[in-house]
Amino acid sequence: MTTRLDELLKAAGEPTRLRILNLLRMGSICVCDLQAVLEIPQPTISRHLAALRHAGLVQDVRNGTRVIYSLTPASTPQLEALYRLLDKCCPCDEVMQSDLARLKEALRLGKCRLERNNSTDQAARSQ
Amino acid sequence: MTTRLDELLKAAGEPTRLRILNLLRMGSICVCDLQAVLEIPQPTISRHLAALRHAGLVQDVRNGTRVIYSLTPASTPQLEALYRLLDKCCPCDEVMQSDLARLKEALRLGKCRLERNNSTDQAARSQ
DNA sequence: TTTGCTTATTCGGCTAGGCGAATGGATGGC
DNA sequence: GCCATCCATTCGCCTAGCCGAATAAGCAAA
Repeated sequence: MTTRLDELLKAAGEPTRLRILNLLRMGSICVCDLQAVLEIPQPTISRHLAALRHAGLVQDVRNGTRVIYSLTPASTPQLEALYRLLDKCCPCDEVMQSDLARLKEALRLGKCRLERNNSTDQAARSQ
Repeated sequence: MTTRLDELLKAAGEPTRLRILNLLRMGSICVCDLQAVLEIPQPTISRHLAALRHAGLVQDVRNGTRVIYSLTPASTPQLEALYRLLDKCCPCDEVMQSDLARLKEALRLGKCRLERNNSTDQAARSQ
């Protein structure tokens, strides 16, 4: 875990990891659901999640056989600023928007489960 | 030049490039002055400036034998958000603060020259 | 044109980081 | 115990990226 700005930006400065962060802005999601939405091999997802965790951007909780990931609460100015950047920039990205669309469709079909996280999501931040 | 978020963050996610961006928040600075303040070899500075320029983060103007670099105006949501992140995070970084101290000392001694840039500096953004 | 100052690029070597495939490990149901 | 599911890690390979040293290129003054 680090709070250094360059490490944070480097961790976030990768396409797949940005897509993961974008999805986690909606709430807590387990690895297999991330895999289903992103349509990317599971080891790749796990590797990127490990990188994000190492940078202090995400945290995980075990729930039975699943591991649920979520954005870490914005406990530092760096994290808070980065989340605000994501709030502003993610809606501009077509790939991320289609990821969100697939996530919502999967939720609608009951194919995956999402737990809202009041401490890190965008809605809590903008009010 | 790109406006993709991951490219922006990757370009900014490097210690030396962050130090350069931090200095350029004060205004336009030429390469040799950056070199003097950062105490880093000139080819290294030029390489990182090229990376920042390729990412659309800085622009350059030739003035005689010198090339003056500055932050590009915040013309996109991505750039604007990144500049706000720097506004918030740079003051928390000890290395960047000591860079600023060395810059101010060099300015005081007349060892380098800085041209304020109203369109990209922090003062213009926070008012 | 020659000289000096400033900046950019190239080259070689090294490290970091990405991926696919396979494996290992943990958990829960039967 | 046995099996199925979910997740993490390792291995090998390849590419990208950083650096130091050297060189090239642009510009101005003499």
